[in-house]
Amino acid sequence: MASIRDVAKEAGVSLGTVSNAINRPEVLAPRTLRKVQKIIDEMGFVPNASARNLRAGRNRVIGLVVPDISNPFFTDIAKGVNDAAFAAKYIVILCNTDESTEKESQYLDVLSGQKVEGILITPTRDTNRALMSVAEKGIRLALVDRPALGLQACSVAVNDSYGGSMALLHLQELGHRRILLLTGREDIPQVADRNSGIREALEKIPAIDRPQITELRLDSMSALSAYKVIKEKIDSGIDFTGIICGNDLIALGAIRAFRENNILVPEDISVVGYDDIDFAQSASVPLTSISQPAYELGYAAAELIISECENPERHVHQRIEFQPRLIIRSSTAPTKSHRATLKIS
Amino acid sequence: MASIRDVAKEAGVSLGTVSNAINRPEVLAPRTLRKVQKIIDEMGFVPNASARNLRAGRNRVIGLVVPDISNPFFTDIAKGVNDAAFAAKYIVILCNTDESTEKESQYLDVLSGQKVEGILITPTRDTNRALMSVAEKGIRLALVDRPALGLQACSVAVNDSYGGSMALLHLQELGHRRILLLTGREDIPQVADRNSGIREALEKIPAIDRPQITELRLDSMSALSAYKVIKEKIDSGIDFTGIICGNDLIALGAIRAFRENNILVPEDISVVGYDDIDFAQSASVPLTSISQPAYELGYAAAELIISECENPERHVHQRIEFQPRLIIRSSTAPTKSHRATLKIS
DNA sequence: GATTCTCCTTGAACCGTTTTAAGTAGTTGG
DNA sequence: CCAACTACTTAAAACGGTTCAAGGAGAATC
Repeated sequence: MASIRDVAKEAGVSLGTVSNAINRPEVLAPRTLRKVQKIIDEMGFVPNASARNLRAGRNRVIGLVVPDISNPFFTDIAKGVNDAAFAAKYIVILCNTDESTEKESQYLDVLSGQKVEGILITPTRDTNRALMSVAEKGIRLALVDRPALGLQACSVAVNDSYGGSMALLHLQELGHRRILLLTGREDIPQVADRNSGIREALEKIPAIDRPQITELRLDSMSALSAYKVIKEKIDSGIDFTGIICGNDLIALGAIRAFRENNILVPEDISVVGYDDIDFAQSASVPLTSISQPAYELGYAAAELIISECENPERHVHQRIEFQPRLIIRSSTAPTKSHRATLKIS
Repeated sequence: MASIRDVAKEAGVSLGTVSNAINRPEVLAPRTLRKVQKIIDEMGFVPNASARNLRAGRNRVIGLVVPDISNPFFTDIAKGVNDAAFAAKYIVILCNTDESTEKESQYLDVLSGQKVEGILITPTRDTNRALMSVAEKGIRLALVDRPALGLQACSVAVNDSYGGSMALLHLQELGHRRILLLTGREDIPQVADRNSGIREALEKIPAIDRPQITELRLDSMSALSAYKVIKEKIDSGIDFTGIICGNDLIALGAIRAFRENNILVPEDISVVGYDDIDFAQSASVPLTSISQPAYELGYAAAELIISECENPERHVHQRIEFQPRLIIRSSTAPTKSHRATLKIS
């Protein structure tokens, strides 16, 4: 493959001139410039990015580390990141950790070896030694869907605590008094935050109207795993009228289980999802869900880190917080007793 | 940031020794090795990939170019590619083209500038000049979900023509005689292949049992766009009993439209999807669909290109073809008249 | 004690760029 | 005709590694 030297020889100029033709065309005499560019085109010369990066210390590459790219929520984030990067002529290295801290650490090492200019990450746990050490090494970092807990970094997040409370209040207002919380492992930061939002909201409700909460943790936040758990739950007897799910996939799995047992959603049981993935509205029981602007989250995070890369000295770390929104569709409804009450009043 | 020279100085050895500690630990005296490794750990030294690549002429990076990462089918492919790459210590640059040939070309240019070792691509159209020129430059290429039409490249594909015919025959056997084909633009290769598979299958059916096919093209192969089109179709009068959809998203959008108009699936209308995305089984009307092994497709493609990178001289281009499978769930059923016939016989 | 081996370690060249100081024409003014 | 500019172009020094020929220190052999 042709190098800058080959081009220089062919064009009868020095290699510095070829470099100028590529990077600072304005300093060259127009004739020289044309001559060199002609040769470059003829030879199909493309500068070697490794050499360029080595010298320049920059490479216009950012890394994106997410726990589960199969989840449409993260897919949308990835899309936002990609679009923002593309617009700024950056490139994205995608790293999928499968919610494994170990894989996360390995990827972080690889990325720091690649000397990426910045890393966007949705950490699987709040504390990851590898993440700390990356930060210490001075690699620019931005947290996606997480605040930058103690890290010198930008962050783009959604108010999870508020999202949790909205879900709870929605069901509470519909008259639900026994609610199942169907989430993932508590060490997933988002799960913890939503739960604490729910607890805080509970406190504020007068004791007489305060719902009882049962919590159920899934190993994997997938439709299938929710489906299985709900099936069991149905066998052992249902003692709730509403469910708040950790994400929409869980909600959809649960609804499927109910349906197969002729339990009607929302007539018998109300279901609230989380994320408002694209599919939520296309589902046959359109999901009530807490909407998170995933694409915007990714886009904003990428813009932040890119602006930091372009202007390191002027940059100040920022924290962008989006607000979640409650999207009411058909998977939630007043309880039977509540409907009766409404009629009377 | 620490360089190999800093480590060498700190450890009191030459820089060649540090390099050996990293790449060929077996040549070092155990004591020296331990000493150097200790310093490496202490300083958190990570070799600069650019420098390493520059020297080695390799960088263990592959590019993945897909039309729409939001589609779970491609998400699964991406996951397969990522996993295979991770296992082989490669890194993946993700490029999402939004089905735009122009973006595809731009990304291909960027990737060739990055001197990636190989590119995995699901081309949006069959002919793309940029793709040709990448191939001419000698960059290793593998086609995903497409045969390598005329290109010197490996390919991993699913038999689309067979998939199309399976969908048709399934509905035909259930007694459907008026079938709607709800697909994307004909210049999408997969769409064209499935359609031709359907036409071939039609030919083989005795004229008396041969269904009539109506074709409808969507601009975007999304749930929303299918939903809208079906809504219109319902207003203007339905003249079919079964639908074959270009993908599962389309199928789900269509089902939603039917449902809102109290048209029952599968009692009134049977719907066949395509791809068998994860969600198909969790949907409230579990989808009959043509299953494609997306993850395996991606994994196999990545393995092919990586093996070519590792062993360029020994490599021979391969074409791997997976067979699609018909997954029968609840969205298809015999037509009413067919049910009657069955009872009689 | 000199010679030969063996086992490690070192120094230097090199990968393909960018960058900057220095150099060389060609032009203008005196 | 020379000096002083101007306008380009060039040579050489990085950047941070890998690799390999050559060097050096001990141990083993004679």
